[in-house]
Amino acid sequence: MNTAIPLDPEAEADDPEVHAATKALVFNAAERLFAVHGFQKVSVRDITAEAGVNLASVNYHFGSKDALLLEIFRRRSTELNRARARMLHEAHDRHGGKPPVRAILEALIAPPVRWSDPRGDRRISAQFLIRSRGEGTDEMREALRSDVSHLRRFADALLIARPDLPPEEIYWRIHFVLGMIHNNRFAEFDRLHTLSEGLTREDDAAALIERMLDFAEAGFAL
Amino acid sequence: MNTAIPLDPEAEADDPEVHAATKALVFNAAERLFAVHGFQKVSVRDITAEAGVNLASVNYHFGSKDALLLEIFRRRSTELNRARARMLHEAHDRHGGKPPVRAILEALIAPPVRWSDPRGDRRISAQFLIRSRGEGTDEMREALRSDVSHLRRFADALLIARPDLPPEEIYWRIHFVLGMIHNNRFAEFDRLHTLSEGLTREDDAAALIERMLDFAEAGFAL
DNA sequence: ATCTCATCCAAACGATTGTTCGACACGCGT
DNA sequence: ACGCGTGTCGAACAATCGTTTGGATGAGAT
Repeated sequence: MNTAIPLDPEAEADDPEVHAATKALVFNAAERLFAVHGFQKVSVRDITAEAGVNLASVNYHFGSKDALLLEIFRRRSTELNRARARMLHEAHDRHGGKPPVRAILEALIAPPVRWSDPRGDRRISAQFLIRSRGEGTDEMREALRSDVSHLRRFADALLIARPDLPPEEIYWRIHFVLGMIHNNRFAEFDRLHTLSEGLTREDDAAALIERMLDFAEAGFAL
Repeated sequence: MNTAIPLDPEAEADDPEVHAATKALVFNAAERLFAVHGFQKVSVRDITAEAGVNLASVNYHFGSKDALLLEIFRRRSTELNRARARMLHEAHDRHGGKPPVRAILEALIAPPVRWSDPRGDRRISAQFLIRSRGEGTDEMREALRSDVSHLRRFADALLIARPDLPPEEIYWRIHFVLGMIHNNRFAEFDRLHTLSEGLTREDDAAALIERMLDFAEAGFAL
C-alpha cells in the first residue's frame, strides 16, 4: 500500500498519558491508510511502517488491530456528532425551538461536507468515516446503532417542522439525504469530475453545501 | 465466515450440463458471499465450501480470485446498464426524443431498486454491485471508468430536458441521485428501520421508486 | 545505587491466505 | 483399445497475516 501523503505534524493534546508520541503516530498513520485503501487491505505492518514505529506498537498501545480501528472510529464519530448536534442546537435557539427544514438539514449536511474540503486537514477523517460505514467490523456496526439515537434528534426536529407529513415520509427522506452525504467519496468525486469533463469542482465546500441544501430542501418541500 | 443463508434453488440439482455446473456454482456462491460479507473478508475456501466444490475450482475456472470477482462484476454491471439503457431508450421513443426529467430519472433509478426488491432473486446482485463500488480492486475501478460513458447518456438527456440550467448543475444533481441509489444497502435499510421504529418497509420496491423519484424530481425542478 | 515501570525493539509464533502441483476419472473421436 | 482433453481432487506451496514473546532501554522514585 504505497502512499505519498504528507504526515500530520500535529499530535493530540491533553491525554492522560504523558509520553505517548508513538500512539499518536500510529493513530494518524492508521487513519490515513484506512481512509485511502480500506480496512482489510491495510496491514499492521503497513501502518507501523508508515508511522515509522515498531511493529508491536499497535498491539501494545491499542490491544489489537480491530481495537485501533474502533478507537479511531469512535473518536471521529463523536467529533462529527458533536459538530452536528451543536449546529442543530443553535438552529433551535435561533428559531425559537422550531427550526425550519433547511436549518435542520444544514446541521446534518454542513459538518461532514466541511470536513471534506480539500483545503482543510480533515478530509482523511471524513473519508475514514464514510468508508467505515460499509467496511466496518461487527463492533463498529454495533457502535453505529448508537448513531441512531443521534439521528433521532434530527428526525424529531423534522417531524415538528413538517407535522403535515406522515412520519414514514420524513424517515425516507432522511435516508435519501444521508445517501447524498455518504456519496462524497474520493472515487465518486473523481468519476463526477470525468463525467462533467472538469466542470464540477469539489474544492469549494461552501458552494457544495448550498447545492446539497437546495436539492434536499426541494425534496422535503413536497 | 459463518453463513446461515439458504442456498438458492437454481442450478443446485442435476443439471443437463454436468461438467460446466461447477463454474456456475462457484459464480453464485462467490456473488452471494461477496454481497453479504464483503470482498476481502471472503476467502477462496469460503467460496468453494459454500459451493460444495473443490478448492482449486476457482483458479481452474476463473484464473484467480480477483478474476472471479471481476467476471461477476462485469456480468452484473452490463446487465444493469442494459436495463437502464433500455428504459432510457423507451423514454426517448415515448416522448419524441426529448423525455422529461422524471422519465430520465426513472430509467436511472428503477432498475437497481427493482433488483433490491426482497421478493425477487436479484437482491444479491444489487448488493454486490453496490459493494463493489467501494471495495473493488484496481481493475474494477478502472472498469467503472467505462461506466462514465454509460452515465453520459443520462447526462445528455438531462441537459436537453433542462437547457436552462448550467451544465455543472446537472452533473451535481446526478451525483446526488446516484448517492440516493447507492445508499440502498442492507445495513442502511436496517438502520432506517430501527430509526423509524418499524415504520419504513423496504419490501415494496415500486413504492420506494416512486418516493425516490418524487424526491429527485423535486431537486431537479429548481 | 537499586528498584520500578512504561516503552520500545527484533524475532518468532501459529494461523490463514491465494495459488500450484501431480494424480486420477471420465467422455469421445479415431 | 488407445490417446487426448477436460475436470476434479487432495495435498502442498510460499507468502502474508495479526499477535506474542523476552529482553533491552532509559527516566524517575526510593
